[in-house]
Amino acid sequence: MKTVYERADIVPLLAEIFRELGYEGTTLSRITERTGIGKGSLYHFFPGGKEEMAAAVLADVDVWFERAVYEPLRRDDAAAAIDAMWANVMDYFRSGRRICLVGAFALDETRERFSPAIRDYFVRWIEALRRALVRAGCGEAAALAAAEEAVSGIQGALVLSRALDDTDMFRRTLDRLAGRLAAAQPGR
Amino acid sequence: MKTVYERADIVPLLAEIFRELGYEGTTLSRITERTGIGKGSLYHFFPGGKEEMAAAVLADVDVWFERAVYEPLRRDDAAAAIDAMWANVMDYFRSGRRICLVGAFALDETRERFSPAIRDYFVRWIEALRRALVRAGCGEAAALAAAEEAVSGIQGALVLSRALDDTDMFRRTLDRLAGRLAAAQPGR
DNA sequence: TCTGCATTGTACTGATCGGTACAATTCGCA
DNA sequence: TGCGAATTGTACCGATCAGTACAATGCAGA
Repeated sequence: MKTVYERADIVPLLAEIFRELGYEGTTLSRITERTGIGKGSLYHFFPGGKEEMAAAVLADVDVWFERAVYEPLRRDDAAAAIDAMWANVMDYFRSGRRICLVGAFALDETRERFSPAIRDYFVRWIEALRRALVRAGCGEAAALAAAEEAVSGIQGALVLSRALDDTDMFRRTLDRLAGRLAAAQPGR
Repeated sequence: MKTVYERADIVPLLAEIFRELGYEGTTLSRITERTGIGKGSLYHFFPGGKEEMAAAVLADVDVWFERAVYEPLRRDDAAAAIDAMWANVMDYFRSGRRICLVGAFALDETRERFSPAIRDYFVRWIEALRRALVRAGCGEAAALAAAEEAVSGIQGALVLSRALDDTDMFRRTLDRLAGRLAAAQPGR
């Protein structure tokens, strides 16, 4: 028996494993164990090994956020895009049961391997949100502060809701953050 | 030549290593490499190996927060203790250059090993802060929300300031969080 | 100074790590 | 159907992993 994969099918599987085990905790044998994909396939699609796998996952995450969050924030009606952002974030992180891989990589020495990608992810999120807030009538300084607060607040909610194993606290915190962002937009 | 250590001297060294490398990324050889402490000593003081070392570090962290933060929040004048908390947190996390080990452990599967300690750390922090806010005249529901927001916000600031490699953003965020907490206390 | 115990350096174990090599298999296309 | 390229399973590599064993060393109290 021989199962045939495509690279695009493997990346999301790798993403979940890196999320749960972290970069150092993810080993090739545990990947095989959880997915059934052998070393032959893994090194065929990712000749650079574990580092290339993690890079591919980060790129995939980036594509998703670009399409589902950053782009709409830049393009669509500001208030609507911001509402959609909160809904998407809530779904994407599964009410706090799923963590942010980029945030997790930022915490330990894994950051050194991927620091441009990690930085970019957050810079672009904050910048897209900031500009949406400005378009919604928010002042420049207030918009930056509100955007930073929202993005930072999401990361904190992920850490805390996981530590407390409490998805309600994730929802509560996101609701509060959404309220603050709404309050920063004049006339909402 | 033979250097003699005490257990109490080793724990803080281990703490920094676990912080930087994470639980899985911390290996005995890297501990020896960074501290000069050999396996003989490590297994003499921590017969349970790496897991016992990490547990000892978590216990040490807990003691520090209990003494420097939770206790004063429960005992001292509420407003003064809260001010002291912000100053202590800023110092302890070195303006965002040092991460929260407990928060980092909460993110990946390491949580499963230490979940009671991780949960306790945050539960007690939030509860001590909540009660201080109530003593300061804050309503029950508002006090809980404000306490959660502060503790969660600190974790988010650690993630984001590290991702952006920006200590100023840590300071800015903590200032904003402190301001929100002050606003939650009537007559400040 | 001597003795007994705490502490440490070193050498070792079996398991697992990331990574390589390559033959066998399967697939797309003619 | 048959051929060449893409894909995969398996055996293997040296390095490193956590952990063990134990003799050598240093120290505190007699």
